[in-house]
Amino acid sequence: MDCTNNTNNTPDNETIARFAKAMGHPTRIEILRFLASLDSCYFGDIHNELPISKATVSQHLKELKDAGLIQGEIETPKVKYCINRENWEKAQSYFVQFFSLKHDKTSCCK
Amino acid sequence: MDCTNNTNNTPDNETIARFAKAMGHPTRIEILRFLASLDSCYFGDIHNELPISKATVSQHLKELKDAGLIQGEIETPKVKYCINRENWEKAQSYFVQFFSLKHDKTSCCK
DNA sequence: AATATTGTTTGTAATTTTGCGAACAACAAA
DNA sequence: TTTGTTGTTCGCAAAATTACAAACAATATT
Repeated sequence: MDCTNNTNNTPDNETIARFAKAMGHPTRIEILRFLASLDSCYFGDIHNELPISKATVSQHLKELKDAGLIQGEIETPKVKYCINRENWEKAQSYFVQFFSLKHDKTSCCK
Repeated sequence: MDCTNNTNNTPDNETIARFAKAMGHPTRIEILRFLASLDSCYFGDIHNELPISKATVSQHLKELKDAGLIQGEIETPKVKYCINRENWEKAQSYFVQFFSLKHDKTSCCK
């Protein structure tokens, strides 16, 4: 699925929720951190970093790819993964904007 | 559960994933936006904004509360909800820091 | 005491997520 | 052609998520 359906900078709830959901698992956060720290990033490199089966790694990568946060490219016989920079920066701006909603008010509860 | 277990500004994967997971549903994003825009925020006000049953609203509020993003206070016979400012700002800084991991590299994939 | 108001909790059902082993696909090398 | 390497997909099971109606709890009001 494509997460680039918002061209302005006021994403709808579904858009930001989709990014957040993809980030809602420790293993996927770990994968994103790892990819953000590397230039080379084959599937095997990612799998080596994690204590889980390759099937599960592949599944997490698929979810991150579907959410648009990463992309994959076949380099036979390997598969090279990396951050999807364009969507990464979109997600970044969406989260920044979202959290800045609460910036100069006092909490209504004690 | 308490999401304030990280006092420094380098949250572990579980901490950021827990915040992200709580934000991983459109209805919960809507609730957070609504709470961030209001001073008064009783359960009924939130329920009125949403086309879902009160049981489901209550459940989403519980998840947001467990994640630490909101807090509730009983004002008999109502319940007042609001953003948990302290954790909101923690989450904000965690996400900002996380996304800034990728800031001056080119994508490794074409 | 009976009623009404405000939300939470319980019970239930359908769907999704998570994880793994095994099978599979694509290709290179022996 | 067989073998090895790299990952994906399939099939399965367990657990978690989502949503709702109904029951419940706590407190006012009549």
